[in-house]
Amino acid sequence: MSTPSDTLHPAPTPAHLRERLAGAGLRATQQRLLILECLLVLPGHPTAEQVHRRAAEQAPSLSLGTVYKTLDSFVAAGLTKRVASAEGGSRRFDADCTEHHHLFCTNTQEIIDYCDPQLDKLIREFFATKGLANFQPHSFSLHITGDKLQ
Amino acid sequence: MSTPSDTLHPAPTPAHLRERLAGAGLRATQQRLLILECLLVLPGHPTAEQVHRRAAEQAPSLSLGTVYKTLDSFVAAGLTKRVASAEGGSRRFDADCTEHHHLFCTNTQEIIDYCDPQLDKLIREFFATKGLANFQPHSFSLHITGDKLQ
DNA sequence: ATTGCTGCAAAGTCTTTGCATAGGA
DNA sequence: TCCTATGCAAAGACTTTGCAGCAAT
Repeated sequence: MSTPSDTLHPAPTPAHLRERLAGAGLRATQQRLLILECLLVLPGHPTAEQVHRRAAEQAPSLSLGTVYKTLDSFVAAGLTKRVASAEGGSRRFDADCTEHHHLFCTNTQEIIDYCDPQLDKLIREFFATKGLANFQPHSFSLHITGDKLQ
Repeated sequence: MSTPSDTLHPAPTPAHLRERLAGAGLRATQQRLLILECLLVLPGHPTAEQVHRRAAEQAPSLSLGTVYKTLDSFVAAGLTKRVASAEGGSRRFDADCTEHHHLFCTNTQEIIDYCDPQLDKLIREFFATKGLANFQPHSFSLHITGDKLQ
């Protein structure tokens, strides 16, 4: 299992943040640097509101509208993904754009990342062999619903 | 692949609808019978709005609020599921509560059902062997993103 | 100097709620 | 009859938009 999703992730360096924005072709504004940092640091796939709450600690003038616009531009640039969820509420974002799967905890509503190259291989091979009628698959994401233990 | 999702499904009989509601412990009101029928008949996992639009053809006085309340009670009773989607927009519903997977078409935004017992078996066996740290899985749903051909 | 981003506030979309009335068991 | 579901309309939650001023390249 990848990074645990109930603790803060290690803070990325400013240089790393700039690099990531540049790589996506986005201007490195103060707000974007901060928002990206919050997104990387916050556990459990945060909402725009949660990103704003945390970012506003350092930049109280940052508006929620800007957070929405910024997250949208991150998604458009492929820097961030939106997380699929059957529950209502706000949309949630994921700074990890590598292909991975999600564990949905029925009790806590957490969405936990799950990486497993072996599983990826199994799925890709299954569809390579079997194929899909009239459909060209690009990516696979397994949603595993259940309960976190302990 | 299961029932195609771009054409109407065959209409269920009134008796079948009553039975389904009774099985879920829900009163068989005119509105519920109609809403359930629309849900079963409409392709591609409709929104509350779409269910209302279709149902209102037969019962113009049916309100959108009632459709929302009814769909919520269907979900609570296990008669219907909400569909997970990373796209924004309205929540979408699925009358098929058996375990199955979804194809997400990037172009048309359609969500197409995909059933494959062989795939189910493959996934279940993978996790039976491998296990998940601190997590008890209940169900698996594979999200396949890609493009519908032709 | 340009170009695009930000902040603000207003508007928009989707969903929920409260309550009086109607309808099913 | 009793109790829940419905319809209506208002409120609520979440998100988007327009525009003037500002910051990054």
